[in-house]
Amino acid sequence: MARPVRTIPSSPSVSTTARSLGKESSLTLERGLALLQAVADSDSEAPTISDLAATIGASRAAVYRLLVPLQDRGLVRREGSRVRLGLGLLRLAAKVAPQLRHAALPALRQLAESVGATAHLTVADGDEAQAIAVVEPSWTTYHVAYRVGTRHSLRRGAAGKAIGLRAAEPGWIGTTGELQTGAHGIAAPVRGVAGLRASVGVVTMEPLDGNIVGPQVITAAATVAAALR
Amino acid sequence: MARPVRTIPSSPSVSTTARSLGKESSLTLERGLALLQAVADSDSEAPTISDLAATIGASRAAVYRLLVPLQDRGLVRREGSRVRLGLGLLRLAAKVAPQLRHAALPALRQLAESVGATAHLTVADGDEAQAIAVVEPSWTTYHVAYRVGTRHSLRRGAAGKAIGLRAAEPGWIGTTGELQTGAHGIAAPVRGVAGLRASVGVVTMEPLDGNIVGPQVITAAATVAAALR
DNA sequence: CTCCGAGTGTCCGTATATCGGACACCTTTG
DNA sequence: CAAAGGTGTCCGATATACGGACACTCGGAG
Repeated sequence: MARPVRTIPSSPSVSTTARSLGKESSLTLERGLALLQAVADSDSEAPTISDLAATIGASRAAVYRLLVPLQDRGLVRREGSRVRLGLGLLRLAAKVAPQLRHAALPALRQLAESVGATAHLTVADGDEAQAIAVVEPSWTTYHVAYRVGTRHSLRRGAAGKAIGLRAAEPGWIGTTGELQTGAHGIAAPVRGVAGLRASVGVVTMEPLDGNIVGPQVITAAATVAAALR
Repeated sequence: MARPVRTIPSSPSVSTTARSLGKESSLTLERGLALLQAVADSDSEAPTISDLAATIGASRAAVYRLLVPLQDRGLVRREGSRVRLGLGLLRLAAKVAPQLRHAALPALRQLAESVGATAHLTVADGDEAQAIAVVEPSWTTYHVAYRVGTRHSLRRGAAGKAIGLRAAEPGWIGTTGELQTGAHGIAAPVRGVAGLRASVGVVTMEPLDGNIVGPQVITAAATVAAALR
């Protein structure tokens, strides 16, 4: 099996300056991203270059250097002597939903097939909910068709209400006819993924037994959460 | 006044390695962002680390180093041996709209006051339009109230239709009652800002004379475009 | 069973890209 | 008009990032 001889680095590497970081990383990129974050975090106020230098703890000269690539890619924009977020971020963010889709599909497929109902992943955007991924069961005669991209209030429908569920409350919620007369929904929040307010659920044309389907939906939500961890 | 003596850099700087880039910049950050972009650009497929190294033209070791900060900030996420966009991007993108607002407000204020009508900036998100900034005139007895965050189809209303106007077509478009019975709108596209599909317009309760208001709206749209340049 | 190719992850010495202090300048404010 | 606070740029020193080389794993193909 080839033992890990490894040539023995003898001493824990004291080559030049004692490699402070255990994990090898990139300081410059780290600072660049800190800079971007600093610009984002300054809502309402007005972040000047000197401000930013102070915030990320680097020299002004460094900020100038770092701004160039950020500006070139439109992640940041200079407005006089102030720095603002740029539209490049929108372009990038637009591509995250499709990739999120891919990650969630397996769990949704599994849920759709086992319940025999259309399954969906819905994320919060502001105070609205948007369907990001939808999977229809393959073996049913009839099922509900549900379009990706659909939006509705966070306060309506199982998908929307589930997103608002606190940790103390039950793990799933069911509604009937809130978004569409005759439609029944059960959904559970996707928990434990930083920066994501979302839910996983199913929609049917006939009433669902929450005691059966509820746990399945919760499991699917947990699986999606794990995939995004 | 201190004349620009400048100490004369004598030769165009040939210190060590002929400073290839005229502008001082940050190669590492540039690569890091190229990496992020590369991840974003790989829709549907599956970008592996070696792929990414090839795409951005760097060694695999470099990609490993660069991934650390990107991953720490949630801009990127590792899925087995594949790399996907992370949810941190959504958090960042959420902060761009407010900052966009600030940039557009002066032009909208000017437009609202001069026309005496509620002015708005509307951006496209997918195939829907969303109101990002709204300014109501200060001197009118009545005016239309319009809520920031409102969404509607890109195919309806002056604000939506204007976004789709091609360069060959007229610079503004007017509609009546498409979003709200009794409401009249005139809007013009914001042109020449990369990554932004948006329009600027006004809404009133009485018919508007396009020959008068049209040019004003076009001017406002151009001003907004310039502010975002 | 073994070879091969294509992956990942990590180490190291080297050289290069980044660092930050210092400078020149410009506007605003007391 | 001096002081304060800003921007933008230069430079030599050195910390930082570079990429080749290594150790390893996995999955066919021969």
